[in-house]
Amino acid sequence: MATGRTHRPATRSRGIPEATVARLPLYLRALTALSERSVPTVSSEELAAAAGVNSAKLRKDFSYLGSYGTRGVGYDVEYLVYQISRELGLTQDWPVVIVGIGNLGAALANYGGFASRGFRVAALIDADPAMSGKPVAGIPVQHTDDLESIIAENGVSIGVIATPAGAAQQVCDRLVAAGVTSILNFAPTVLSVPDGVDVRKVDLSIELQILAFHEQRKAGEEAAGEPGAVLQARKESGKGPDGDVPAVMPA
Amino acid sequence: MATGRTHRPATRSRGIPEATVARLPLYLRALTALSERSVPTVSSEELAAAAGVNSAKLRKDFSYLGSYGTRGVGYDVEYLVYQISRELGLTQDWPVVIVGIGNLGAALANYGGFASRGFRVAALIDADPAMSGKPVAGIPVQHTDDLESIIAENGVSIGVIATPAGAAQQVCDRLVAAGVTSILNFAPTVLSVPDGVDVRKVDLSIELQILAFHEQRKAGEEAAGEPGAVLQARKESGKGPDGDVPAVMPA
DNA sequence: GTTTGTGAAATGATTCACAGCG
DNA sequence: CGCTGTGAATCATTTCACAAAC
Repeated sequence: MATGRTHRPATRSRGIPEATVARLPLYLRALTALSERSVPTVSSEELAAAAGVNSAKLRKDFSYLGSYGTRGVGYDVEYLVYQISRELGLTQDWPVVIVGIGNLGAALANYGGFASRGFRVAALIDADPAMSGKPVAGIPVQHTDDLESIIAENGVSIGVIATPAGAAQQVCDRLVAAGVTSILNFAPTVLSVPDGVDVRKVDLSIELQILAFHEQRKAGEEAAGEPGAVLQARKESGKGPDGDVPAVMPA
Repeated sequence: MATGRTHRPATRSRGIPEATVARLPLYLRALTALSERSVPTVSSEELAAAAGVNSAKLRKDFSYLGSYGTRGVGYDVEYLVYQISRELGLTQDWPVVIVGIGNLGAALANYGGFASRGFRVAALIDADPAMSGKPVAGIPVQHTDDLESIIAENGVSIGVIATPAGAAQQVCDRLVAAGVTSILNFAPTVLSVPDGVDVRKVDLSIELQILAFHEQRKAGEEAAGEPGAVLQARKESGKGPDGDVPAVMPA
């Protein structure tokens, strides 16, 4: 270990903080909704409320992209939609494969939001021969044997793993070997990947466990806690919900 | 806004950092695997590798829980499993309701990892009368009309929302009014909740968009980038994958 | 008057590096 | 010795607060 020391003065073209990147999709969603209602401009305050963050954070986030607002007025909705889309790379569309067409994989394939912005389900892959050819969400399932050629033929660089935990690492290795460089992992396992491959994970039981932790604390405080008041009022946060941070990782 | 100022000297019993809380489930999973293989002890180095973090971080994380290791030896696997489970509130079991039994809701209901540790699907709720009574994952779906009584009768404090975006806020409001104080939201919307309620969100399209951002950067660097070398080697990180941070928020 | 854009301060998280314990 | 536990240093993110732009 300790390969890359504190070095790396390079590769810093226009470093947008990871935390900011993770919020851009949120802004984009709020802006898209405004756009559909033909709202021409928004203030940082309004948009922040719609996205569930605070306005100072939003302005700072946008400042990394450039100066796209007008003082005294706000931001042009359409223009911002375009700028953020471009920044996120959504002006092109990304072919995606889903591997593991069980309950979850099928649900993902059917998920509308997939196609909505910049993503296209290029193929569904499953190891069960009985599934082969069966259409799910209108797309015929293909067999794992053909994984490499499917990736190659469709120019896929993003893969979604929805297999059981036991198969995930193996599938991941094959995806990476075939040229996939971004993986969204729904299997409850830690994937190891070579440098240059990004992995993000979505894990139901982890989320529930984090909620349970807080839930337990609430129960504890209710009983013990400060003698006097308190009952709600946890942490600050001006109003709406807030925060959120990424989980990427260059591996 | 600006209600809770910088005040709040109280309520700080034993503040475990949020980032640490988010990693405890990861450690727990790795430890459980070791436990099943009857491994008696692990070093921070080994466990860190299994959990995909670095060992300094892991030791620091554990230091917030107490001194559960033995210098020169490592950590007792069983003991740590117990301590972390207790810390996360998994020694009791949490009844959970899932609202919205479409493709995704059904997939969640069928998800094994649910029951595995501390969670129990107490009820499935859907607005479609045609679904009522139909069993999913062996549990009969109940109608939204009965939401309040279902929550009350089962003492549910954790709710999972898997409805379409349009229905999510309304469902959320009813859950909260009925006594739910932790929500896991799969609908692509920002939920607003009163103080004291935690919301975590899982959003497929946000994750994909973040991946697309990085994917685009890779493509860009390949073409432009530094004149000389570079091709892989992004960011540092000693070896394995790393990082990850939470998204809770007391609201 | 309003609202952006941003330095500077404050807070939080990670990493270093090593003393101290078994 | 080996490995934990932890202060101190570094790095990242958020928040403040206000000058500049409209």
